[in-house]
Amino acid sequence: MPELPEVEVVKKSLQRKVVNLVIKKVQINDDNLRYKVNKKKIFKLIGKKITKIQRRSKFLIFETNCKFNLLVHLGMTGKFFFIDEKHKNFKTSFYYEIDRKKDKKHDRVIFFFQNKQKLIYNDVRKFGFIKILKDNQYLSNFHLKNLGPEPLNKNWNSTYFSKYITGRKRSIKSVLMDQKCISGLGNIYVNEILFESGVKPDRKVAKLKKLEINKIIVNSKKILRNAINRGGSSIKDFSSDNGKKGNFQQFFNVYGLRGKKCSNTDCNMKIIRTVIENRATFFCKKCQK
DNA sequence: AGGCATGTTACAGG
DNA sequence: ACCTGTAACATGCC
Repeated sequence: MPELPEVEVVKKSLQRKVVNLVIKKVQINDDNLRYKVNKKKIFKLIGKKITKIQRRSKFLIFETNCKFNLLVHLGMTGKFFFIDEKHKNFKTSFYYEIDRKKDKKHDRVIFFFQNKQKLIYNDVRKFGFIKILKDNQYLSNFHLKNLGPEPLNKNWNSTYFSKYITGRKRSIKSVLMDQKCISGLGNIYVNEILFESGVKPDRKVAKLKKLEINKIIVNSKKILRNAINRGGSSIKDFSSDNGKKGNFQQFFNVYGLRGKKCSNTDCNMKIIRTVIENRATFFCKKCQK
């Protein structure tokens, strides 16, 4: 899926496009997402205005001017397309036509606004979901309440992290992937962060040195910020804004690069691919200890 | 044909 | 009750 940077880019895009629009109609083409879409509840949004888009970890929250909010997770392949018929000749619609020809059939839920504007939730693999939350369920919702700190916040720091890992026996990779420890990282960025930090993905957290912990913290912030500034990474499925692509994937050092030469100057090792906890894991044998 | 894919979580076993 | 790792979900691409 989109990891934190991609979801952040989507959030910014949605904020520009759909805030202050009033929902006129909701069309559900396929309610069989990760969780069944509750039609009755979602129809309560008709006539309501979207007031704000928030992001927590990889979740998006659409706030409205009523007591119901929308909680969205993009899963692996969830995408939004904003269509504005009135401006069909503009660039956004151009991307729309090209990008969407082949996967219109994966449009799952469509929100209609005034003036023929619409927001489409498209999801090939249907691991994503759309749910209605009542105001007061906001923080108590089980998806959100156990999430660890946001990587870009100051509560993601070495004091917190050192404390979290004491007594744990897992590898650093699986801990960074664990949303209870830190929320928003996924397989791509964890691979990249560990390369940048010179730490082998299978290292046990109990054996990490203070310096390594610091590097992991600092590099996670640096890499996520860079990725956001580049519009996210567009491998296969991610596009933020009507098919618009980010380009951070050009800067990957290890992810997906099995067999390629390590990007560190004067290292001639080839990037290795292994599997940790069922996920593809890439690293340099020499540069990561 | 078979392996692979950006995520989450239910579940089993320790 | 806590910690950990595995499998499953649905679909398409190489």
